Amino acid sequence: MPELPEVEVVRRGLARWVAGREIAEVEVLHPRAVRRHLPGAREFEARLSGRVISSAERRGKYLWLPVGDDSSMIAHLGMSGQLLVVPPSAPPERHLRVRLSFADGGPDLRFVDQRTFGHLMLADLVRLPPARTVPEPIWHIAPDPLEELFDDRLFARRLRAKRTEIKRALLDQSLISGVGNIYADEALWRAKLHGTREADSLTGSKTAELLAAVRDVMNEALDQGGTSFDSLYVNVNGESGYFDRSLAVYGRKDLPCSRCGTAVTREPFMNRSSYSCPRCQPRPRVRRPAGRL
DNA sequence: CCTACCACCTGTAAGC
DNA sequence: TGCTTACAGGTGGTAG
Repeated sequence: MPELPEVEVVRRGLARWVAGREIAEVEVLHPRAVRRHLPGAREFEARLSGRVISSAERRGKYLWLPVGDDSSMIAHLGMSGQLLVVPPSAPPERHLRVRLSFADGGPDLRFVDQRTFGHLMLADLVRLPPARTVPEPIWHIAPDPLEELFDDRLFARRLRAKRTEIKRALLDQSLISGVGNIYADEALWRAKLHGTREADSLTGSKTAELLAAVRDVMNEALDQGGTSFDSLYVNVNGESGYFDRSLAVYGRKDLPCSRCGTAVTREPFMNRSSYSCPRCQPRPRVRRPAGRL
């Protein structure tokens, strides 16, 4: 579901509404929500109670709330997860999985997740060079393109070393984080690249153009409060963003490309879809078989 | 080592 | 109306 812009919208809400508050009580209502927290649900509840949330952090699609010492609560929204700030008196949501109440008696923080692909867990922070502290379970996630320390040249080098298609590479969270199916398609359209183009066939300048397109589309989406097609993708107050109105190709099968008017096509991709303009983003010639010089 | 693919879930919409 | 199928914003584990 939510990609970097939607997750960042949630992070901002958490920074505003829960940072600085002391957790009173934690209730895990569905075991799958904390399945990656190996010590178990009861330990998760006990260890968070009484802790003070100091801030709200994000890398790519991962969020975390540092709580005292060197640990933090990690949250990943998966395909349908929501973190909502609601009054304690509000009736339980249909897919409420975890509820955190606060010592100040103010609004709860609730983790609601229809498909249960999302999860929460507690983990220790590790210091990674150069100068970024992230929770240990997500050390393998690459910096995201809106982070200060994202290394454009390193990204270009690693991207062009890959023996795979460009869209697969964009979705590889250990290469560049935060990009999902929507923004991959939108960035490829902006850069006039077909997703099946081999990553190692891109020139340095085309790589830079693609990275700029990723940043542009994400920043524009952020300005609109993110993308939501339905009530599944919302900020902490349950409100949807408006970027779906600005999408050029994603979800626009048979509608005209806003650049050339050609009908957008949809192709199956990994049990999902890829959308592109057949004229602006011509499918590359089939590549020579690998190996053999 | 690297890349490709599927399982993990619930809900909605479309097709018959 | 009801049944079946396709599809939905992600990713960890594992087969090759």
